[in-house]
Amino acid sequence: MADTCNPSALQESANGGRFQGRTGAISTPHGQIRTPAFIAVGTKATVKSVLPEALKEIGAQALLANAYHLYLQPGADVVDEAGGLGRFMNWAGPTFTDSGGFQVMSLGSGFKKVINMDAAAGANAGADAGADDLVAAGKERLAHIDDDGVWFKSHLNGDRHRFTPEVSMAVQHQLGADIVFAFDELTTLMNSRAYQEMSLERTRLWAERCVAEHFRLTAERADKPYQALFGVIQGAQYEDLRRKASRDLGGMNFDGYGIGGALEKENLGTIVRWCNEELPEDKPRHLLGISEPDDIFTAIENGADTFDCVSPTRVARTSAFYTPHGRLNLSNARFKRDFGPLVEGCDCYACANYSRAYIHHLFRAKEMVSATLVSIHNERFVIKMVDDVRLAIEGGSYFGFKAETLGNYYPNR
RNA sequence: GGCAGAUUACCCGAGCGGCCAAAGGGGGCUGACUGUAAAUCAGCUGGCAGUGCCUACGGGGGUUCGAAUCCCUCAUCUGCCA
Repeated sequence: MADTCNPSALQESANGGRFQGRTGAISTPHGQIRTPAFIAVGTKATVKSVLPEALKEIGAQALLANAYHLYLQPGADVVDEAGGLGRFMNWAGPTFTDSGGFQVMSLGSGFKKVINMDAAAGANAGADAGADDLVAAGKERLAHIDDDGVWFKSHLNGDRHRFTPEVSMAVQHQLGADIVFAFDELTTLMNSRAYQEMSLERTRLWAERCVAEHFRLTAERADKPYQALFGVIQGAQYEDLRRKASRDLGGMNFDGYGIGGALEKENLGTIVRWCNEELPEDKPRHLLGISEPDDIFTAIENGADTFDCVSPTRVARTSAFYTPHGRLNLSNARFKRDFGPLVEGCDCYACANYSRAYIHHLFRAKEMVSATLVSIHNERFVIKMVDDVRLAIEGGSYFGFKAETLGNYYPNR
């Protein structure tokens, strides 16, 4: 990935607007999150292959799970009965849940790889972009969206389910995370401008319904800890749409905001800035789904407070590990006799106790602990980087720290 | 001792006169993964080299314009009968 990046991207984010990086804290019933912060993803109430104790040890401040997945399995009522997400999964700190909006897109257009994007965009002026690709690939759509909500087919067993803003709120109240997200529609780069406008209006109306239902449920479940509701800003790559969405939702009674959408790397910073220039300054902003080092800096200096991403654990499971000098693939033959730690000087459990050669062997032997050790390391790497950014902002050394960190990480840019 | 059947690239395994440097797995090598249908997916995998050459289907020898494929022989293994 590093070698395909446009070198000008870094320049642009630095010069694209005034520095909006900030530090702060988000208070929740389960503790405070010092921002900027990276939120580890544990979709199904577990950060894949990593125990909560290990997450705590590496400085994870909060975890983000997914309403759709937990609704299907084991069922939001089960989590509710267990005492809420945190208690269920043995995580005492703050928690987030995503609304299931992302799954509308991922299950609906089967987007794994957007194959044949041009053809889809051309042949399909908007309404259902992606469907043709699915048919061509012989795949079934698992989600169908309408103005009121979404019909899902469970990816687990094919059962039909209905998600609406109200259902998502009900599910997320049962899950009981400290911060929950409004139910939104995430469009893709294949959608036409006309579709983006239509979708954005749908997401706006859904946001209103989410707020209303959230307040109703909050009153109804007054014995439960307070849950904060974040609205999600869409609008794809269009400045007017992003600004409009931010103003619209900014005027609603949300506790914070998520910035969503399938963002292109090149304009990520610009888009985040558009949104944050319109959003209320005193409320937290969460950028959904990013964790590459350059993206982290870009997001923070354009005003994002928190982010989450599956990447650190996902790539760990297939043997990629982060180093200050870029991402490496530990299953490469050259690590077979490399008895040093993943990263010299790293304070994580994996680096303190194991060698590259050993973990390389675990991957070759398909031993499960390989994923655990590298996931711990990768999570620690990203968490620490964001923590260091926070310290740099507070210490007034942000730009120097950024230049050094990214210069090391992307030496070929 | 007799009869029958095997022997294919790193491994397993298809092919049974030309379209075979040889299907398909595994393994190996490399790459991709950004609100997790992901412990997943993709490419490459005899050697040199510009549609060519060399080395390869247990060893050796034949038949044929041409053989991994047919014949002879040797070796090893597997059944069955003594």
